[in-house]
This record gives sequence, structure tokens and C-alpha cells, in this order.
Amino acid sequence: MVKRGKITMNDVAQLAGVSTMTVSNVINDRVKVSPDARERVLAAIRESGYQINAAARSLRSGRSGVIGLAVPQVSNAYFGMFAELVIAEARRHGYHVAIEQTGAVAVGEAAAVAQSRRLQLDGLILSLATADAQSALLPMTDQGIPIVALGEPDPAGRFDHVTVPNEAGTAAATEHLVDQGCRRIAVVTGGNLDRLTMFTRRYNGYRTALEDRGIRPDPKLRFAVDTLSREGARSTGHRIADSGLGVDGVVVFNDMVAMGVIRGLKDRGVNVPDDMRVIGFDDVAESAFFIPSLSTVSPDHRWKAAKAVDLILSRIDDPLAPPREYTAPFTIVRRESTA
Amino acid sequence: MVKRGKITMNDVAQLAGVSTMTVSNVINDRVKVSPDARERVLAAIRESGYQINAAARSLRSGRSGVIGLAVPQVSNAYFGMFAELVIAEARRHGYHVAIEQTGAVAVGEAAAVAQSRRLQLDGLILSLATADAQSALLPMTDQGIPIVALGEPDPAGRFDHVTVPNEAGTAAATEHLVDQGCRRIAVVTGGNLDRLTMFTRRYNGYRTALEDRGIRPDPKLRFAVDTLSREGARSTGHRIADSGLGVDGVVVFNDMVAMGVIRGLKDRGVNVPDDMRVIGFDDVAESAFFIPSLSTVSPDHRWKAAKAVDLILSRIDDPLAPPREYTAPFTIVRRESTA
DNA sequence: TTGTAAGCGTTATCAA
DNA sequence: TTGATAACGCTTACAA
Repeated sequence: MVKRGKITMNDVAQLAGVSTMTVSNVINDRVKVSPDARERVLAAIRESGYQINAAARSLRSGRSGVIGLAVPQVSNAYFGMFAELVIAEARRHGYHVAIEQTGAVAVGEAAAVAQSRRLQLDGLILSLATADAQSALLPMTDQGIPIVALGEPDPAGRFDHVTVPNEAGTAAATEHLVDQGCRRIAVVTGGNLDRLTMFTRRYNGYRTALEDRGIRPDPKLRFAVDTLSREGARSTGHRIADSGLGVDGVVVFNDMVAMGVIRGLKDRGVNVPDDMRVIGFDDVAESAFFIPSLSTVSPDHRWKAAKAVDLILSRIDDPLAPPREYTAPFTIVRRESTA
Repeated sequence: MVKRGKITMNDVAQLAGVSTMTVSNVINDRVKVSPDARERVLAAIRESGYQINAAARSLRSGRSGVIGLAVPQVSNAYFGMFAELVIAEARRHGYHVAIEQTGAVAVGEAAAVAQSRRLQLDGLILSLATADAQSALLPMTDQGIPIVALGEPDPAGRFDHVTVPNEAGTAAATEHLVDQGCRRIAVVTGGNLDRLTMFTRRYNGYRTALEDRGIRPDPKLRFAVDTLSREGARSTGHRIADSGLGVDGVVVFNDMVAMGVIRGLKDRGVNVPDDMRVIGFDDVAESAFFIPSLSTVSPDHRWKAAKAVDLILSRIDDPLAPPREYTAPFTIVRRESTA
């Protein structure tokens, strides 16, 4: 008995011989419904192929059952992996995930927040990539929905924040290179280091570690790179190989770029790890399969995804709690690229 | 003048001293609105920080302005790249994209369709990975929204279908290996080859090409692999290296697996391309950066994304047109792995 | 060009 | 335990 066109809750109610409220109560498992009525309703739903209308539900209830996840770029391996973990974690709690793309620009990040309100999302996990996100996010007042910031913190400190061990992780990576015998250790970071961004933090970790080990940091050994482009990473490899600075190790601020750098070194006949050692940050899946497999700082991504979802849910319950800050645990994974 | 809580179209209307319909007309750029009224409305929107409620709009109008994209796995490089292209293409037409994950299982694919109806999506681009999708998709009748199938076709032939040149592409890849001097060419495919799936088609392209070049296909040279796991690809590399079959070339059904295979060969001391040549399929971004860079069949992904979005939009206008079928153009990209 | 009225499908509230 | 009613915020249809 398949009705043509849209089947509403009303249709199901008529089929089952009950009121729409009873159907609603069965679907949402809300109040007590007699086993008899419940059975008839479930049968009617099955027969009719009824699907609840999310727009109507969300309009009336004000909640959508959907959490937003805004990332700079969905094609980036790191964010793809992270999205998958968030989806799994949200599902465990009965939530759906809507993925947005910010393009790693401030307006994109602000747009994601606006879009979340439009779509009545129940929360937003917002991966902040810009430092000047400040300009776009700061003026936002009515922060309606729970927001968890990843990467950079909200400059206004309004959001919960989950981050990775930028300083400590990079320091440990740098020390690992020292332990492997490197003395002329270059560092590859993004952007400028004027503000306190992820790049600055990782750069600081590198410097601190060198100083701790009695090696004087050489400013010439810092190479800046365009963050999201693989070509940029590759040409940075060329620059390092051509620098004539006697580099014997490279700390790179993330795995994607590290692999690009290694590729660029290879273009110049510089082999990793024989001629130069390289370590990354993130431990994306492909790092284990790259040739050479990539040593890296491995934050606990699952922990991070779980914490982000947890924070959203707990803030739905308690919107007024003060903003919280968490840092994921990490390990150093030693692979071929630093052997 | 920022109102606390939800600002509705009505609030904006009052602020601007017009009716809600005038506000609606301004927002949707629908009928003629006097420049004066329009200006006041836009000012009121700016002042109040009004955001339209997507749920209400979609409930009333029956349209959401959102196209769904359901892929097996968002962390997969191929689907990540494709999602990005679809997002860009949809945006050009004023549409938003909601990404779903099917897990490459039939129930996931069917769930994505159901979810699309619930969410009032205006269309669904559905990347079909399962052959037994037949069992889950076939019984679906009320196909409410426009659906475009990618990868495998809808077994019932109800959906528009955009595909890649499975046979021709793999045949060209195989011929390229022959041209490079390979004679014992292995093939890596997924699953069993009982049904006519993407795997079968690519396998057929391989066989046809060999026969065309007067090389007799050897069934022992076919290696099956678990599609979505990188570990599986790597161990396939081990199996090929350990096989003692004198393999000098490998045609792999996609790039991700090809890179895993090369990694596995490397584990056994088999170097690509010196000891063995390898070619993939897809031309994902990282293939150019892998070491060795990967030769591959490169379908025009942008073309494919554009065609998929076009088909959705044209079907919104004309739901009853007969299903259409398109195949993306391709080129063979020669890189180090087959040099 | 602008405004009024009705209703999209669901759920909160309250009465039965 | 169940049902009637109103309302969520917007757009369609039509009247002014």
C-alpha cells in the first residue's frame, strides 16, 4: 500500500487508526504508548514507507539532530580522516554530521557559523585555520549554537577549544632528530610568525628543543611554505636541497607538506633518510605507506574527535558553562624517514 | 540593535516598516520591490543580524537548496577530491552540498537515499560501490528526488549515471605497460568477478588489451585485494613480490591501492620502476607526489563533477526524462612508476 | 508594488 | 494513555 507523493505523519496516523500525536510519540519514544497502539503505528510506518520530515521537525522543535563540522578543505587527508572519526563519534550519540568547507579563509569560517544557524544545527565543530579569523569571527555576537574550535582558538575566547600539542609535539620531534645525530636541522612552517598561531607554536617547540640540546637555532634554517598546496611543499624541498646550508634534518609542521618536501628533495637527488632525515606532524594514514614511511608526531585523533563531540553535547545541556580548553595526548612515531 | 535570541522575518519586517512578504521578496529577489523598500529591508537585515530559517523555508517551499553527495568514505583521497569539485560546481549554481558516508555497504547506500528524503534535499549524487546494492536499492520505489549514480549504475536503471572509462582506461594502461616492454603483467582488482562490476570491467580492459597485443592472459597473474584497506594493498605487494611468477608490470584498479602495492614491493626490496612497473587508475592528487610518482589513468574529474551536478539540476526541471548515461574522457599520465 | 491569509508537517501543551 | 489545538517561520496564492 504505497501512497504516491509525500506521506505525512497524518497519513500514518489514519492508517494506524490513531492520532498524529501517538505516531509522534512512538517515533520519538517519548511518553508511554500502549503496546497495541505502538505495534499498529510501527506497522503503518513500515507499510507506507513513511519518512519523517526533518524540516518540519526541526522548525517545530528547534533542534535538528545534526552537528556541523567545518574544515578548511575536505580533500585534505588530515581533515578527511578527522571527519570520519567525528562522524563515527557523533553517530554513537545519535547525531548526524554535516560537513562544511571554509577554504581556510576568514570569511569562509564566518560563513560556516552563519550557515549553522540557518540550518538549525545543534552544534558546530569549527576547524580554525586563519589567524585573521579574528577579524571575521570577533564581531559575531549571538553565538546561538554551541561551537567547539579546533586548531586556532577563538580569539575572543568564547568557544571551547580542543587542540594538539603544538609546542611539545614539535619539540619532541626535534629532539628525536637530534638523537638521530642531526645537527643542522631545518624547520618548515607556514605563514608569518608575527602572531601566536599554530605555526608560531610549532616553531617555538623546535627552537626550544634545539636550545635545550645546546644547538643554536639558525634563522636561515627556517623555510616558509604555502600551507595547502602540494606544489609549494615540493618546491620547498628544492629550496632546501639547493640551499647549500648543510641541512641534515628537517622538522615539518605537517605530514602532507613533509611528504611534498621529501618528494622535492628526491627531485634533487637527495635521499631520505640517507642524506637527510625528515619528520612530520599529524600521522595521517598515508604517512605509513609513503616511501620512505614518514616519522611523525602522532596526536590521538580519535581522542580529539571524541572530545569535540562530547563538548558539543555537554554544552547543549549547559550553554553557560565557562569555555574549556583541552590538548590531545601524542606519541612520536619512528619510521623510515628518520632511521 | 541586536535582539536576543531568534530573529524572524517578522522582526525584520517591523524594523523596516514593511510586511513579511516584502522582506521575503527582497531576500529571494522575486517580484518587483521598490528601491526604497528594498533598501530599508536590507538595512534592517544588516542591523538585526537576521539569518533566514532554512527549516521553515524548506518546509513551506519543499526545496532546500542543498544537494546530497553520498560517498563510501570521506577519508579516501579520491572521494575527498571529488567532493571538493562537486562543492565548487554546486556553488556556481547557488546550491549547497551535504556530504554523506555510505561505508561502501548496501545498507549505507540505501540509508543515504532515505536520509536525502528526510532532509528534503533537492537531489542526490550517489557514489555506488556495492554490486549487491541491488538488494538494497532495488525495492525502493518512490524515488522522490533526482538521483545521479556514480561508479556502479543503479541495477534497476532508474537513475542517471556518470561513469569513468573502466574498460578503455584500463586497456590503455595495460597497453602502456606493454609499450614499455612489460610481458608478464599482473593485475590487481577487488572482489570477485562474477557480476559485471567496476572490477570486472577493468579486468576485462586488461585482458582485452593483452590479447590485442598478442599476449596470453595468465589467470595466476590476477591478484584480488580488499578495496578500502591500505594494509591489504601493501600485503598484495608482498604477495606479488613473493609469487615467483616473474612479474614485470602491474595494472592496479586504483591509485590508492597502487601506492600500497608499491609500498609492499619496496618492503620486499623490489624497486619501481627498475624491477617492476606499476600503473594505477584515478590520478588522485598525491599520485604526482608519491615516490616514485605514479603513472595512472586520469579521468576528467572536473568534467564528471560538473556533469553530475548538471544532471541533478536538469532533472529538477524535468523529472520524467529518461535516464541518461555518460562516460568521462580520460588520458594516460606517464610518470616515474612506468618509466 | 504591497499586504493578508492560509498552510507546509511536526511537536508542546493541555484537556479528556 | 490518547487526542485536539496551536504554533514554529516561512512562502504560495490572491486581494488590495
